[in-house]
Amino acid sequence: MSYPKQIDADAVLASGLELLEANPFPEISLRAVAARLGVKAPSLYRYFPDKAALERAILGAVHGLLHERLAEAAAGKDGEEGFRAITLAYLEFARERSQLYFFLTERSAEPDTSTEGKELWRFLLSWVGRLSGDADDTDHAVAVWSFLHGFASLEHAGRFGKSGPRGGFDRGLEALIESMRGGRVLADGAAARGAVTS
Amino acid sequence: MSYPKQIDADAVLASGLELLEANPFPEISLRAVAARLGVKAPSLYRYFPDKAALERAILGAVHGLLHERLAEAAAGKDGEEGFRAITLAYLEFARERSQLYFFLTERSAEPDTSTEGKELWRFLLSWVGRLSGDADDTDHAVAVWSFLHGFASLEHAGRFGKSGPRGGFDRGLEALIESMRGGRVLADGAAARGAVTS
DNA sequence: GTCTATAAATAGATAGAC
DNA sequence: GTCTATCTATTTATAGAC
Repeated sequence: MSYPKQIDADAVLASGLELLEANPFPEISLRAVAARLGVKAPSLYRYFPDKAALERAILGAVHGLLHERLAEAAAGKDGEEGFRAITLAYLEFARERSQLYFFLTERSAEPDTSTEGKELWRFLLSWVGRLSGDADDTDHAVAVWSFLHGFASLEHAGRFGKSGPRGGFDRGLEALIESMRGGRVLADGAAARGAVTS
Repeated sequence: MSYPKQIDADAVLASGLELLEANPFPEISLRAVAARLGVKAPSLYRYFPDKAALERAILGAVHGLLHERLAEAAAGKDGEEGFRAITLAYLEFARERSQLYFFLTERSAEPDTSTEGKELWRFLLSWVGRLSGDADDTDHAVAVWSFLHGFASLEHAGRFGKSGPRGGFDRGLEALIESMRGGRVLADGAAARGAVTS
């Protein structure tokens, strides 16, 4: 009786992602990942040294999936139209693949050093730059990201109550877009940046 | 040998909160809660029917602590000054008592039906109303809450990278305040007033 | 390369003694 | 009211057979 090769690292990673989506909580167990592949848990150690390593791989993969989704949504669109499409796609991703999405922030044992994460950040930064006119507008990118993630997170946790968020998403988005566009009009000077403090 | 009463429901709840704060993850175990009280795990079942019931109680208690903190921060202040103080206090609470805070969204098995949670929502709504002039401005309240929670959550997860969030918090806050003040009086110097994240 | 068997730890929950 | 003892279930991880 022999034991032919049945899996590889990619298959393990894919199985981990599937398991994550199928579960109500952003957690995986090696036993369940293995079972999904038709093998036993110890076999996984051939491909990932421990559970944390698999989780890191999942973290990077989810960043990649989200990035892909956002890029598709913005394809062929101009500045503001593309930006709005991105925010909508972000929210949709967090809703439709919530277990995957919230693994990014809720189960990350480490602060994420994946290249996919960095690429996603640069992607967001570039689209913010198209509206604000500042190619490295970290402040607005952080503000937008915080708003998007916060809304998705509170909605997912059922914190908006029975009446729901109503127009809260649009409200916040418009406020941020207006702030970004305002920066462009006043751009060139330090006007928009620290008018009163200077 | 007798077994005199050593604990009550309040003590169990308090122990749960302490354990939460002492732990790196928003989780508790009944064994650990009991150990902290100097009793054994089965004793807890006299006061809470199961673990989920204790978690619900903790959820309400954390809402109460956060509300208390925000109310203190706003005490004696007027509309905009009070609102800014509240946002700062919210962020500080999430930072200083992060295990408690993130239990609210990350570990909640249920969507929160606590009276403390409802009161906190009404509190936020009332302060938003003072700026926007609409006593029931759900949209702006949702937008503000999303932004605050999102920023705190991303920061906690270490997602802002090495360069940090810079002025992202102030940026988003100013954008939202400006939107709330809306058609009303021009926010003279509203931009860049609080160096909150520094 | 995968398997069985097992170690070592943790967890929630219950029965019945005291 | 708290205890000991136990049940059931879960987990990560390793050793060594095949």
